[in-house]
Amino acid sequence: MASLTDVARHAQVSIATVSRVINNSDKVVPETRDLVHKAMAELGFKPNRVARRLRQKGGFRHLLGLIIPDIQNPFFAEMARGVEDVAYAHKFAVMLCNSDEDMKKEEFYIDVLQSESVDGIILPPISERDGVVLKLVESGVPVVTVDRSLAHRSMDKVEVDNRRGAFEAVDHLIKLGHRRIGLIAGRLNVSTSRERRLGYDDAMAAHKLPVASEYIRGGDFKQASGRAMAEELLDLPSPPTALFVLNNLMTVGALEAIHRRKLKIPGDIAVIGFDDLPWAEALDPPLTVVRQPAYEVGQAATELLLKRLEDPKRAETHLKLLPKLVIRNSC
Amino acid sequence: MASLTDVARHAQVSIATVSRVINNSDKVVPETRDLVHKAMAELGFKPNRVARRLRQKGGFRHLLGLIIPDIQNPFFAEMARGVEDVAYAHKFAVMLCNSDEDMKKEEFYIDVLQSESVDGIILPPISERDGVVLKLVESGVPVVTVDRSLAHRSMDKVEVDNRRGAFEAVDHLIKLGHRRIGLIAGRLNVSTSRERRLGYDDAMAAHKLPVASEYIRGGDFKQASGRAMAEELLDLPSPPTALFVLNNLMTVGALEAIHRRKLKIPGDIAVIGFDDLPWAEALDPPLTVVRQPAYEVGQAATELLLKRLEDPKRAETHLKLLPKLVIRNSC
DNA sequence: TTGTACGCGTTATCAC
DNA sequence: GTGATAACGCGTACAA
Repeated sequence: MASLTDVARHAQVSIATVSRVINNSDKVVPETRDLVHKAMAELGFKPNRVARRLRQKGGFRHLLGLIIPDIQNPFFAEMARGVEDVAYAHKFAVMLCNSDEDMKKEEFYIDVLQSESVDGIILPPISERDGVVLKLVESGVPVVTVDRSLAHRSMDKVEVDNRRGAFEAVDHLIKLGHRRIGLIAGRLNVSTSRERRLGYDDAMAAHKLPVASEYIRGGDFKQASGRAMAEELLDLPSPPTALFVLNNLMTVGALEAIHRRKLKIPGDIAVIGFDDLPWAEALDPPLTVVRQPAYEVGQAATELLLKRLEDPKRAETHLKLLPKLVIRNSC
Repeated sequence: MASLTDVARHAQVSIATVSRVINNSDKVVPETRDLVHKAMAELGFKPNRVARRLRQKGGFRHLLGLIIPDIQNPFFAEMARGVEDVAYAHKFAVMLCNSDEDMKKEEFYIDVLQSESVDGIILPPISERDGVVLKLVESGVPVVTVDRSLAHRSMDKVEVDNRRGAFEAVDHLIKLGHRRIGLIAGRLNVSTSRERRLGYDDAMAAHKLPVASEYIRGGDFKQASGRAMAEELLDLPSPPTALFVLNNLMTVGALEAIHRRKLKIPGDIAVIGFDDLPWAEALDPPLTVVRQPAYEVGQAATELLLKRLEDPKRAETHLKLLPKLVIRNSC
């Protein structure tokens, strides 16, 4: 791999000049400039990003970090695409890591990203009071939280109006005549889960309906727990007539439980899931969902981060995107 | 951020000693060792991976590159998890990139990974004669191809026995009595697509059935094309009684087309898809698929790459994992 | 066992 | 406009 020195020698100029050409400094006369370009082409020179990051003080390192809990979750996958596309458009690379909802892994990757001197990090904290993330923010690294947010700490963030999304879903179910509405929630120490839960309560209260705790179950955002919780609910002496499931993977699990019992949707049990799915239309019946603009969340977060890098002093931005109730045939 | 020098000063030793402690060289007496550890803890020292990679010639940089066509494709997402888990277990970080089946993007990311001096790269080439990947391999960077492979170039690779998987699926359909079997293929310049197509031909030949080209359509691995191709096939004067779709996303598209026409599965049309889906059980009817061991592919590839780093001279390994026909109720 | 000094490929700060 | 040269943080041959 040819280095700056090689190019300089080959072009009969100093390494400083070559460096200037790379960073298109204007302080270089067109002729030498072309000379250097020619040399670079002939040697197949590629600037070494590692050496560059090591030396560079100001300026961009053109590297972003993204830590998501689960790459296999379509919501996060879509969000990651949003991040990646914006980053790519600005010639930034992104290091994508999987925390697996595990603080140890999250800490490992945060360490890695910091010591890779990324320009900034985008992540959904594992919990509302995620100490690892808090420490990261305090350390001065530009951070944008996405989807979930941190309690008691203000920073750039992009969220979805979870409370409203949940309200609309439950409101819709109630208007359809449902009174016993099962709720399969996620971990309550995560902001999204807590807010969606509030939306459920709001809707029940708006219709002066009591919230029965036996209809509320807490899962862990994964498929297996959705299935288990759905089974618990369906086993109740007076089972719910509708299910509202607070994320996509758990919805899939709930669907499995329902099919296994040969229950008809929506006849025997109505279902609304939080998060849209690329294959929601391919389900029978097509699934009614609260659609989150996942791609846009990723895009917005990246744009926010890029702006923050551009101007570290700029005011904090809190974005709250709107979810949308997409009514199909499962309720 | 504290550096080696800071730690050395704080612990009253030389930077060489600190470096030895970090790399747990045995040539350091326990007392100084503890001294250094204490200093590191007090200063919150984290070794700088960038400087480390720049300096290190032999040895590992503990960074792998992974380029996949589409992170939103569950197959690649699962594979990525396999890669990530093995890497994490060995304390390697992974730079995950999306090529989007686009050679320009692939080239950009290969450049990035190379100039990040990753230890090695795992990727499915965009086509069988992917010049960018070929050049990468020639340059000496350890590469393992996964899923798809490169023509005319031998290297470490992990594949799935696509031909056999396709054979079993079509054989199954034929034994069920189907004669007009529609095939929705992917790009034919991709090894997997070509091999699956061969498996189709094999099965037809084994049963002395003619292959009618009107039943064969070429898509691009994406949902929209699966839907479009399915519609073309269903519009035929004598439409197929069964559909074999050569990847997951296209299968979803085909399902949409079928539902839109209110056709019954498997009564009106039987369906088998290549690639399992996490929600195949949640479909109605549950989808029969050729399941690829995606996670294991990722694992195996990473282990192969790690071994290659360990011993650059070792013989090339070609792994071919077995797919499995998972019969559910769509045929 | 420990310390000194050099170099990895680049950017930045000087001179000229 | 261009060229030396000193960093950046670390690993390591070599000296002590």
